[in-house]
Amino acid sequence: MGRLKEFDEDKAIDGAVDCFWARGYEATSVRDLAEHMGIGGASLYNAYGGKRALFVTVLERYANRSSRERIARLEATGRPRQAIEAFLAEIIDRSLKDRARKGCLLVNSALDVAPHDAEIGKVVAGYLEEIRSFFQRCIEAGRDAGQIPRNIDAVGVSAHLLGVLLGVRVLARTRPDRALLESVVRPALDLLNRPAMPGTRRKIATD
Amino acid sequence: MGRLKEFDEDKAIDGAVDCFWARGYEATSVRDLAEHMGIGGASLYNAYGGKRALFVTVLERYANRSSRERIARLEATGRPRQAIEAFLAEIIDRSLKDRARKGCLLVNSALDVAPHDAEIGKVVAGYLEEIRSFFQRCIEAGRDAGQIPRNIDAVGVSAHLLGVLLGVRVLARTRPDRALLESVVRPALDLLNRPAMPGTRRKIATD
DNA sequence: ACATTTTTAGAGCAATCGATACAAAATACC
DNA sequence: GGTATTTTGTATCGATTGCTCTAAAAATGT
Repeated sequence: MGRLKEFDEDKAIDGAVDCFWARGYEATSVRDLAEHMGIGGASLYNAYGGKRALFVTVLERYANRSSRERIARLEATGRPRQAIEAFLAEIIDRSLKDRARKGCLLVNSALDVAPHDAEIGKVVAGYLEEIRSFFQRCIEAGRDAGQIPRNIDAVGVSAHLLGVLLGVRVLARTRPDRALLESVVRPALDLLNRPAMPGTRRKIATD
Repeated sequence: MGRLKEFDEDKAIDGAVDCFWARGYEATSVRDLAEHMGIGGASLYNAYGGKRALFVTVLERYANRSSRERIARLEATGRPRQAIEAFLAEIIDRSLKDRARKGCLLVNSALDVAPHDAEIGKVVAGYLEEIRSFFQRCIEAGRDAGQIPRNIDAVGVSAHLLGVLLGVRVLARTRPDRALLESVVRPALDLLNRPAMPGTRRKIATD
């Protein structure tokens, strides 16, 4: 029943992602959105409800296409420790290739809109938690595979890795320098290669 | 000479800090600013030039009152490793007490306005570099004092600490949970308490 | 007292904001 | 073909944006 949609919904949402990603939520106008989505303002409100509702849709599209895709792809390799390393390496590469300085839409949203909008805040927190639990699964699998020391705390270190990841994405916005970003990450990766016994005096093997 | 200013310049700038801090650059209107500064719109433009120029002034005030104050205070204690620990602990405490979820103005600006404004980007990058170099000085001083293992790379680990710090501030915006934030920080602090390279003969610090 | 300089309040500028009203156009079902 | 339903383009709503203009008010210098 009714007239058919004339625009490509996938391309429209991708256009909306580009808009919000490049300019941020507040700075993006409905007219900007409509233009980059290839539709009129009326169609935008008819199909997506409005700016805020569209933003939630955009967040999910972004999460599916970036972090969830990466998690699924790396986890499927069956090499847990290398998956963590590759995840962080890809983020650094993405940040350095990002000439427009758009950063990560989830991180941008976590600071820009999440604190002022409880619902969006929960959505963003959920996506970040997915990344942390990916790290946790990798650590646990790596322990079982003998790749990662048994005595490291999977929950705690996964939070550490998430924090380091977020730090990289923030720092890259003002200082996209490979040496700097790799320095941020390196100690976290070293942690996975050698035992950590905080507060315990331990002997070091001599060579 | 002409007519004297009738408003308190310090209170006015503090009001502007509160505005930009709570709402972000774009979402803060000149009328909001003027109201919270206790002045009229004309006085704002007369005294500070406009919204953007005022924001640069606000950034400097914020940096002086928060990170620079903290760096000076902790560095003056003469206990480098504890200074690093206290810095991160204070950030966690601040993040948890921050009911309004304002976060850190410098971090917010690094994502919100810095990528779209080269001058402000350099200003923000400079303030972040001040924090990193504080960490570096602490590490070097701690090494000399025997508090911190000699074989850790002061420049690299200072970047790691800055990254962890930024990660904490981002994560706290959507998930202000003490256990989570302390997990982010803990491995970085452990790094300062024990050797980083397996197979290297060295002493364990026991302070 | 007078001229000069600066600050102040208030009105108002063009532009843009998110959102909506309305009717023409396009489809499906009968 | 007729009717119902949805999408579309256009025009526009009131509100708000950053900013400026004007003129009165308040200070100093002579």
